[in-house]
Amino acid sequence: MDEHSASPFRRVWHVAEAIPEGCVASYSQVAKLAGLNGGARRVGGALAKAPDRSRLPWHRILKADGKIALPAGSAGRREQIRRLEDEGVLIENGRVDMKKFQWQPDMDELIWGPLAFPAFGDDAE
DNA sequence: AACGTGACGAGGA
DNA sequence: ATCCTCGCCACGT
Repeated sequence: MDEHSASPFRRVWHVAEAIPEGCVASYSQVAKLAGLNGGARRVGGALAKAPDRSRLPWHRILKADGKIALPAGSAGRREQIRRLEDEGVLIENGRVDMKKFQWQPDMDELIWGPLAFPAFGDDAE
């Protein structure tokens, strides 16, 4: 049904899909939009368990300070950096300037966007 | 049931 | 800027 009845994981995936290309969001930001207040730590787990990670823009989600959460040297981290650079997000020393790249949905998007009416922007329930 | 853990975050030293 | 401590909360032991 709608995202309120959907599982927390589904809601997280849905929010992730709403992050525009070339933009990033913080774990806490995604958690809040997904209705998981104080659940920033849950977001990572949800992304990792996504059925199709190749199609989910999990790479656009970073720590609040702009740092990449995945551990240095890990394959996932390299993949994330590659994906971000591919869409024009600048990364210096594993850090992204949130001032410039953080996604900030406007009112219209919050009220009328896919987050508000998932059935319109996604495979309708 | 207590305890440790983690793709987090804010605040203080 | 870096490190540490706590708060957070779902999960697995």
